[in-house]
Amino acid sequence: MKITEFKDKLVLEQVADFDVGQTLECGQCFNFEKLKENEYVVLALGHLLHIKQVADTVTMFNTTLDEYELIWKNYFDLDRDYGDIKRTLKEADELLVPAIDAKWGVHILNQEFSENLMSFIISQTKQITQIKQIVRMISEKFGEFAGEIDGKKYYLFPEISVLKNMTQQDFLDCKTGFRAPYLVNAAAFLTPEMNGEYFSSKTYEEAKKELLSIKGVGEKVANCVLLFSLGYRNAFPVDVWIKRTMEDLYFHKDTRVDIIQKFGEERFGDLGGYAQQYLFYYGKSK
DNA sequence: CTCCAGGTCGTTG
DNA sequence: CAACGACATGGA
Repeated sequence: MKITEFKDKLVLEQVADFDVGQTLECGQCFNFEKLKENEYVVLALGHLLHIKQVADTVTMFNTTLDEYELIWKNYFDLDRDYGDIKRTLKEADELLVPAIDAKWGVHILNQEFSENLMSFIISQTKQITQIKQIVRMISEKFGEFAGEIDGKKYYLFPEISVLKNMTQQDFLDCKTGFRAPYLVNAAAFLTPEMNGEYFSSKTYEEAKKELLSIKGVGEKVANCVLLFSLGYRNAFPVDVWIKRTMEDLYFHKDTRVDIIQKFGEERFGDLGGYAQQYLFYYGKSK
């Protein structure tokens, strides 16, 4: 990969195994907006990014090499060899080949913990378009202004200190419905020093146990957070789509989610999170 | 109009 | 334990 810094943008050439659209649209994050084909506005980690991809060239507007090194390289997980991950998974399990080939450009993002936790509590029995609407509304009403692109204003997801001051009614006003008390619980659980580092010394089991102590966070949400913001790439969240897709591919009958989860963890091991995301996105797109 | 959405909780067999 | 309904809202 070759990186060139211009006055107002950063250009990454020969980017392998990465597609901005697939990575953002695969259902792991919600605070972004599509402008055109493979061109997006992304709000993450306290920053706003205008990003565009054509073939294997990625352009990041209004950013610098410093900000890239500090924020976006890690956020988009661009230092990791996805070619190697995909090869290993495909060799281990030929049933994954169609999913990986179809969703070849997905990267697992490294998101901010508090936003990711709140977003996936919101996600329960909601369609992705609705989750995005709710996250957007919370950001516009309670988050900080992040910048303007093409005359449109964008807002960050609220910081922990703001979330902790939000009432159940505040969350209800943002159409979160029966999840509102869960969100209040989760905000109360958060502390300002709870970033990724807070969990980095913990094992997967320890971190999961702590997340499950929040009323409103179950196995599925906990595993999403462990995977998408805490770096536990062995986490294997099982939702309705993974259930359907894996019943179809592996079980050929109605199967309980806890059995599917255990199966996924044992079959894919440290690469479980990647396998899950290829299968989820592939199964949902069919 | 009916069905269902990246679930979780409390209750009931 | 395992199964089941309630929960709030709105897209398809």
